[in-house]
Amino acid sequence: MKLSVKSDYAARAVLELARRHASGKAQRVEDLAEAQGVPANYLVQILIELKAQRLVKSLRGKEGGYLLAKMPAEISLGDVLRCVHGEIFDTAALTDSSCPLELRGAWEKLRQSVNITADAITFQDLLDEGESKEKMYYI
Amino acid sequence: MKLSVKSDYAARAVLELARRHASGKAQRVEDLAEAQGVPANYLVQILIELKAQRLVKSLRGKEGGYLLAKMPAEISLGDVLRCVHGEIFDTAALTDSSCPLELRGAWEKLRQSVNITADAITFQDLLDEGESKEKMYYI
DNA sequence: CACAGTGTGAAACTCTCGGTGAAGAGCGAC
DNA sequence: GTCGCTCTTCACCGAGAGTTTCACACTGTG
Repeated sequence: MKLSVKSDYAARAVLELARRHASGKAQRVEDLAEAQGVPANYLVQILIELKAQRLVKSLRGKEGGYLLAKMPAEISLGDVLRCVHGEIFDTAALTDSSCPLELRGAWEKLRQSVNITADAITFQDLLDEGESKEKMYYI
Repeated sequence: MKLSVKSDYAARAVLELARRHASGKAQRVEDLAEAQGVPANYLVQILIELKAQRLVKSLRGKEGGYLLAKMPAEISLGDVLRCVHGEIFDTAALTDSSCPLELRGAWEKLRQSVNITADAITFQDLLDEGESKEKMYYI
């Protein structure tokens, strides 16, 4: 059960946008990509998906780029993950009639567990955590 | 984030062994495969991995086959999942230094969440659940 | 119009997963 | 011993998904 790098990239991009959210300015794909070490051309595709789900918005032309469409506190990790794939936790077994019912129930429990955990983490949380870690560094 | 069919197959096989555990007899790969709708040649590879981790044991020759190495109550879904892959929840991000610390923390939380949930489900639980569902059917 | 940016689709590339096949090795029956 | 049954091991293959890159169209600004 492995998380795709795409998911990771998406989360990094949103986190970077959250960090720069206060500036109010649109951020260029190129800059976001460089800041997070993500291939720019790939990031574009991810951002388009994020935009389709209204997690971010974009501006064209000069001074164009990407912005968060909501406050960091209103975007959860679950939102981002569900955006790049459909369900966060996916398995053929859940729709496979040859899979025993009780086992399907178990997969369902795992799914719920992941969903609940991912939905509980907002990007505001991550921002706060990042800042407190920064402080720790100076102690 | 998708659960491999291999994991599903492994869980089905162990569940089937658990169901027949009371008989005390070794179960042939062929029978297990047919009972759970799994390609026999593929199931062999999975069983060998399960054996390497001492979740099942095997007997050769006539009357040979596979048996659980422990009681169903002593085998958790987490044990089986960790057996076929290494960690249940895996991602390159966790060892990628270019991934922000706070984000890695978030992935770690997801991992823990999955581990805890999977470890809490034993195959005895699944057996019990299966039986109670059977009863329900006759009401 | 020219420029700086996003939007979109497709090609190429890698890699893992799911599955197959066959030869080898232990065990029991005759 | 030898034969049949079963697990054991290994090599391999095809398909599909995930990742990346590229080229080009589109859109707003000055």
